[in-house]
Amino acid sequence: MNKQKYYITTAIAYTSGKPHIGNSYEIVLADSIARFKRKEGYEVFFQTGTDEHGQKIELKAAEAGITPKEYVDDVAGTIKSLWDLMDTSYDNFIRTTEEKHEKQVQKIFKKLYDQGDIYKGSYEGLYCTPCESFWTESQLVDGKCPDCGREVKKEKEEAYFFKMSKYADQLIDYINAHPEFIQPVSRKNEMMNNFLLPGLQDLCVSRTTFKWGIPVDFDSRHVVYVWLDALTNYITGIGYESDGNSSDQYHKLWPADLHLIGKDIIRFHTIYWPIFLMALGEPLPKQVFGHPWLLQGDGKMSKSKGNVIYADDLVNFFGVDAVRYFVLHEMPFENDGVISWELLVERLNSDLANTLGNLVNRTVSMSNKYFNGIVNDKGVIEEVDEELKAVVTGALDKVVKKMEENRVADALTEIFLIFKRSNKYIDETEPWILAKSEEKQDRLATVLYNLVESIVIGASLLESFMPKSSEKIVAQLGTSLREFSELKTFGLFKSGTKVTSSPEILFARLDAKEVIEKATKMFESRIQVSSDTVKEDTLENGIDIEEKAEILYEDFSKLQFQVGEIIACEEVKKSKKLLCSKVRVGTKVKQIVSGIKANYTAEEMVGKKVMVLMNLKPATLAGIVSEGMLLCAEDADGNLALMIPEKEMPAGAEIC
RNA sequence: GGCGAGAUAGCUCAGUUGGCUAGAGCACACGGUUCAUACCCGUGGUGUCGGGGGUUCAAAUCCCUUUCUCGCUACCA
Repeated sequence: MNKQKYYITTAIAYTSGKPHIGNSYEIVLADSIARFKRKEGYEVFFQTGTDEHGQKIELKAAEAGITPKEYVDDVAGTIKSLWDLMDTSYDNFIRTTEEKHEKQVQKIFKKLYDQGDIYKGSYEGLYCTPCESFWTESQLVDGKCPDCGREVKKEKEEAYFFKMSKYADQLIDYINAHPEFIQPVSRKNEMMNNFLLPGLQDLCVSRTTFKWGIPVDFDSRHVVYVWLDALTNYITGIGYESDGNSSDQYHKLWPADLHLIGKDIIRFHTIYWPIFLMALGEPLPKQVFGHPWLLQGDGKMSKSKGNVIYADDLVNFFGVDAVRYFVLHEMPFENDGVISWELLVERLNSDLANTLGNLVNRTVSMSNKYFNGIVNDKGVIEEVDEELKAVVTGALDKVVKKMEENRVADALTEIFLIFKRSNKYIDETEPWILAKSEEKQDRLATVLYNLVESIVIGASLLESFMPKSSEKIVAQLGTSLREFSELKTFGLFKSGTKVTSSPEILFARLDAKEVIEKATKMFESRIQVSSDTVKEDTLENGIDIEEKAEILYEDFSKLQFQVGEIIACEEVKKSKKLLCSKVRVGTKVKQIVSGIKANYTAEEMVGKKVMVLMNLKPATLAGIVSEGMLLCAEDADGNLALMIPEKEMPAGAEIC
């Protein structure tokens, strides 16, 4: 019988640094789904990997004094070992620096170029230097940049573009015809309303500003820019050949059944990726699931604070399966989940130690105590047994149903109902009382048999989520994990089997206070380490921006900067980000609109002396005329800080 | 500003096409039990189902309105 295939992928991880726990969640989720599908009888292919090109990597490698290749080899190794530590069962770990991938990306690029889907930007030649953007004729407003309203120049920096608009209607039809394509569904509307319906802009697919990428083979000054390189891993990793000679594996696996990604890159996977595939004449993936994030409850993770949690830290504290359980259980379906040391300890103690671990332990202990560890079904059935059996044998269908919707957290809850019901069953049957009377020995044996059988079925269901622990549980019971086909029949445990005589604690209870103290110490030691390694620290905290072309002094001297005093400021009603200020410069007063509402209130603006660009052509923002620009510094998170003179200066003083 | 999602027990959330006294888990309290990892089992909520209005025999569930939160997006000169 031919097994049905199931091709699942995660996003490939960017090799700019070690991923924190929020980024390690995805691989565990994907692994659970992959393992579950295997147990359901699918022939699963599970691919993950690393995205290794780009300017950021080029810069980091230069800082570290090594080649980009050396840099990504190191980080890719770290990522792979983290994935292995998390016990994930991927079938292929693709790296975008692999020769096979690079070659194929070049061929794909050429093919799309040859068929006219990719064109050279300078061909249109409309570049807005301040906006660093290329535009097509149709995008221009009155022949000028639609963003800033300034003149666009011909023949600036050249770049290759992909004609997205050509396939937009086709994609809209596909998305409407396949409601399951974008998950969760709420994301579908965002994509439609924000991008597809207003009209797609062409996508820049090459760069000349850095070298660390896949060269465009027919135009060596260009490297392929991120998405065409990264997204295609899903097909190059399984043997796609753009010339039509794709491997058997490719023909078998493609289209993918599930792309599991973070919600931040949904746009690229549900718009650009399908359009690339349409252009290549390949079928589209069946489903793209954008999962929410796992966030740290007490403030943002930050390397300078030293409180970044990595998967291996958690594994050291709690063990692999406890961490897997936590991230899978705590992750709701649509909203972001929260991770904290308290919550971790709570889940571990309550679910894993109390409910599951203790159940196995007490069952094994009683078997040893009353029957020297031999488990026998003596067939003395009572009415109370029925409900237990119903819960246990009915679990598979319920779990399968949850998994069909990718509701992993709910699936786990269903499985744990088996263990909870088993604990209740012990109370109902009171084995310690049965043990006291000679004539109840067979009933006692049956009760313990029922418990063991329930645990084996529960552990078998749990295998996809907590593989190691499931193995440990059934090992203690002297048996092995079962196939799904054997989970609806109660009583397959072989009578006469002996359970372990020395049960090991599966999950030890932890004290939240102690854990937090230990974690705090760990973080403190990291801060010291990071101040020692100044280089690393600078790398993390410094910001590099794309370098602009060199200018002449005469270019600079065209700009008129002066100190301005803000004499009045109010919010722009129609906008979320804009403040409108009246700025006195010398004897003149200018009205300037700025996007700084997130960082400054209108009240606190008044009285500040700031740096003003005076001779910028006035523009209308949200219906209000702005006659200049307030200068700010901006960090990586988009926080702004006004530029203020370091000594007291009169309004109107020139900045030069 | 545009589009969308949400507001239910102290906390995290379920509530299918409107239908019996609105549920689960955690936490807390009390009771039971002792096989077990001080564990397990049971019991315990007068919750304005964000506010207001409407449709209906009946609304957490449908409609209108209002407040707040969040997501995507635009404006960030």
